[in-house]
Amino acid sequence: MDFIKEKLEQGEYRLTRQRQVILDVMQEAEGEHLTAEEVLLAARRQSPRLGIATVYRTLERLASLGILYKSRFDEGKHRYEMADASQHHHHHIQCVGCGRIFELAEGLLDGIENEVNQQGFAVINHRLTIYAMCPQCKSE
Amino acid sequence: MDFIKEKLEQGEYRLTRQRQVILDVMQEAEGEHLTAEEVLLAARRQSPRLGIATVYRTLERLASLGILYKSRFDEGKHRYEMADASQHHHHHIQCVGCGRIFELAEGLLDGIENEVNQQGFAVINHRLTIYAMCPQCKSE
DNA sequence: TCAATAATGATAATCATTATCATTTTGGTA
DNA sequence: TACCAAAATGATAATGATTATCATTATTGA
Ligand SMILES: [Mn+2]
Ligand SMILES: [Mn+2]
Ligand SMILES: [Zn+2]
Ligand SMILES: [Zn+2]
Repeated sequence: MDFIKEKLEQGEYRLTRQRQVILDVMQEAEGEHLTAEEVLLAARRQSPRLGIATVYRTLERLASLGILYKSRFDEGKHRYEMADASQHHHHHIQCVGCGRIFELAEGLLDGIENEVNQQGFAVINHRLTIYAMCPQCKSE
Repeated sequence: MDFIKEKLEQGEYRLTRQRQVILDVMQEAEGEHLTAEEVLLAARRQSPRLGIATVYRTLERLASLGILYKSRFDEGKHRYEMADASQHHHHHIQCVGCGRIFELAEGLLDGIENEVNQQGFAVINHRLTIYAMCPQCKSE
């Protein structure tokens, strides 16, 4: 939590009330992947005058600082979650039955990454989403 | 080429002039990944009155028949290419330098897929994009 | 305290895609 | 061959997420 404040202060980035509220929302949404609209809804309980533009600006900024992790599934919008300090990037399984999103451990793609580097590329990042039926949906 | 006509005819799907032109464009764009707008531009050389709505409808239809393969990179729009009959799905490397898109062999993810199935899921599909510097951009 | 700068929020603009609907084309049928 | 119903087309409006604009407000440091 405090590494966040550090990052914020390093980056000449003021921790305003609005930003604090948005951060709180994100931290309380453990395990969820929220859209900007969903963040707005939740944040307005603390800060009713909050505008959607500020939410977009803040989420974008926090993501570029590595504090949030931004993903997009097969919808027209982005989703955000707290970035665990340890994992550079991680991947998801989206259930095609119930739509729920599950986490996938990091490092699964190291082999592939190596192979691609061998071919002369320099891998910088990658994004993987697996579409599956989750155990529960499977058994129905 | 002819498996396309089969599929089209099976699916009570008329091969109109517009659709033929769009297919031609896609087949001539070997190795490219085109947006709807780009398809429209090219197709209008053969069929100047072609409308964008028809392009969207046709691309969508052909993709759902498995004739085209639809992807989205870190842009706000989709890109289409002919689906090679053999490969169910394939993956891409996008160069963060020049933006070019390279193909990645299929089957790389079979290991991961098995692992996820082991955990009780039933994997249906997956999407992977690797971001890297391509050999040329790397050497500059 | 004051001026410079940053942040906010309302709202307009953007842009890809989808929906609507009147018109045209097609394929079968009498 | 003439006609009808269904399918397809194209112009255009609508949608929805995101970004840009800009006047107002808040914060900072001298
Ligand atoms: Mn996640
Ligand atoms: Mn491809
Ligand atoms: Zn499920
Ligand atoms: Zn390159």
